[in-house]
Amino acid sequence: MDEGQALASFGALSQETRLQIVRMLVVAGPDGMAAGAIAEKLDVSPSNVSFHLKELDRAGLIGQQRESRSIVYTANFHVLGGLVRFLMEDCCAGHPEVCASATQVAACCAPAARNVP
Amino acid sequence: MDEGQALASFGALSQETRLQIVRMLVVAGPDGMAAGAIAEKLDVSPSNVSFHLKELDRAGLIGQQRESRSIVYTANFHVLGGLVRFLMEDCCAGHPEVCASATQVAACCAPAARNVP
DNA sequence: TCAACATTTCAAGGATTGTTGAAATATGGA
DNA sequence: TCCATATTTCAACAATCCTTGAAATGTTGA
Repeated sequence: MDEGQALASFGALSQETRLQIVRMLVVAGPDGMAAGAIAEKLDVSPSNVSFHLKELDRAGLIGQQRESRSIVYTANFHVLGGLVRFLMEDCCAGHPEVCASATQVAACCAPAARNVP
Repeated sequence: MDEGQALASFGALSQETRLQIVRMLVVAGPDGMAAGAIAEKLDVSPSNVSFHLKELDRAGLIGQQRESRSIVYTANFHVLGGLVRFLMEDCCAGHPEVCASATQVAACCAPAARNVP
């Protein structure tokens, strides 16, 4: 991820509704959620949620796919991971102590990274 | 870091000049940089850089300290690390593969996290 | 104290972003 | 085909953010 993409990602995540959408889609996983379901759960108008979904899509943070009448959105884990990486590389430059806590988080959800069976 | 703080951090980092300031300060380390030096290196007017520094300060991403005539700014590694952690916890929810790449980055700059002497 | 330096504050203006509701588009079933 | 559902698009307006340059603040040394 280059600086321009990071900038776009930060901009996309800097709005409350959009951050909530991303968090919901991350929890939803690969199945994703339909635009209407997102709007209902967040109590936001369909047109407003559509506006924010387009914004997140432009930043590459989510993807979309028509499924019958609905349009189902999913989090783009690859880009999300790239953003973590960008932030870590930037804040790690000579500052290992920052990464240490990140490593702890990683260890707790990525068993493959540790020797825990 | 709570959602509100993350929102503020993302907003602060979503502006080119501010992102560049943070990256410079991270590289500068604990010594930090004076406002004037930042302005000169980024070729931005003093008043403009001051505006952005205030914004970054409000988000807690940087700290400041008067040093004689200059005001020296430093990156807040604690908050930066908290942001990485926030992003990781969000995007790790059930998705270990994202954290795996982050772990690699961490390993390369945090020797303590691995068994490399 | 005065002058020079380093930085911030302020007001004004322009640019971008977010919200709203109405109308348009696309899909599936009766 | 017609209707209901799901979503997007559009225009208008409001709100926020960024930039600029001039003036104010704080600091140091002569």
